[in-house]
Amino acid sequence: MNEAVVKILKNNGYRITSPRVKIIKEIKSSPLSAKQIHENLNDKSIDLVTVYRTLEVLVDLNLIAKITFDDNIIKYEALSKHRHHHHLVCEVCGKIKDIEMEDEEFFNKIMKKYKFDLTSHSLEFLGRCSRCS
Amino acid sequence: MNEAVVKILKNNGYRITSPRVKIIKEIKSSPLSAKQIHENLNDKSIDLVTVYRTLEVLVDLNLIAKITFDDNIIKYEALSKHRHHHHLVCEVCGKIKDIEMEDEEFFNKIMKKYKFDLTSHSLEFLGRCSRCS
DNA sequence: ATGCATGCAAATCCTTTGCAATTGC
DNA sequence: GCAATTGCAAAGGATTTGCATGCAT
Repeated sequence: MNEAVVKILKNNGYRITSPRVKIIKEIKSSPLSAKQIHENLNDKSIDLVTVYRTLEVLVDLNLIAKITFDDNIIKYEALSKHRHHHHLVCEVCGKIKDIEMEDEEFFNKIMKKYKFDLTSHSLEFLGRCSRCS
Repeated sequence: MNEAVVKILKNNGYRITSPRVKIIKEIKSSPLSAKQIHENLNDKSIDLVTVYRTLEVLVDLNLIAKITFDDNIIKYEALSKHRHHHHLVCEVCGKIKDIEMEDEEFFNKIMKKYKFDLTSHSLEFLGRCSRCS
C-alpha cells in the first residue's frame, strides 16, 4: 500500500495521521486480520481499535477488501488492479496464495442461468499446496 | 433433515435425545446460524448452547456443512447429494439462493495451473436477485 | 481554533467451556 | 446405574462504542 491511498484519503476529507500512514503500509495483497496488522506495526503505541477504524475507512473508500475464511476472523487485503482475485488456502501450512482468473464467461453463465445481477463474488479454495502434498 | 441423520447419529454411538431431534428438523439446505435455528425451535426450553453442540456433532459426522459469509456469523446447512453447492446472496433483500454447478473442468484448471491439491472450495456470489434489481 | 482521530475502557456479540443435574440406553 | 447430554453461568475472543484528550488542518 502506498502514496496513492494516502492521496485518496486526503481527497475524501480524511486527515492524514501518523497511525493511518503506518497502518496503510502494513496492508498487503494477502489477507491479514486487524490483529495481525496491529502486531506488524513497529509503533506499539497505536491501539488495535485505531487499526479497526482505519481499516473500516479504507473499506468504505473501496481501497481494500474484507474477506473471511473458515476461521471466522475478518481479514483485509489490498485491492489489486485485477478486479477479482481469489485464494488458495493450504490446510497444512496455512499459507494463502492469491490466484487470478479471467473467467468472465464462467460468471456470465451464472448470471444468465439464475437471472442474478452479480456485483461481487468470493471464491476460496482449500487444499494442499505443492510443498505440502 | 430427516430420519437418515438420526439413524447415522445412533450408528455412531450418539444418543437420540429430544433436543437433537428437534434441532435436526430445523436444518435446511439454505444456511442458517445457530441463533436462527434456535429461534425457529418451538421448544424454548432448549438452550442455544445445545444447538451449537448438536451442530458441531453433525459437522463432525459430515452431515451438515459450516459456512461463513461476510457478516462473519457461522452458518450451517444440510449437505445435499450434490457435492458442491454455492450461493447467490442478494444484497437488497438478503435472500440466499443455492446454485449448482457442474464445472469440474473449471476447478481442474486451477489445480493444474497452481499445482494445488484441491480438497474443497467455497464460492459465494453477491448481487441483486431478479426481484430486487 | 475547530472538530476529526486517537487511546483507553468498557460494552457487545458470537461462540466455547465448566460443571452439576438430567436423561437415554 | 452409568455415562453421555443438557441447561445454566460464565469465560473467551473479535469487534464496536463512548468519551475525554490530542492533533491535523
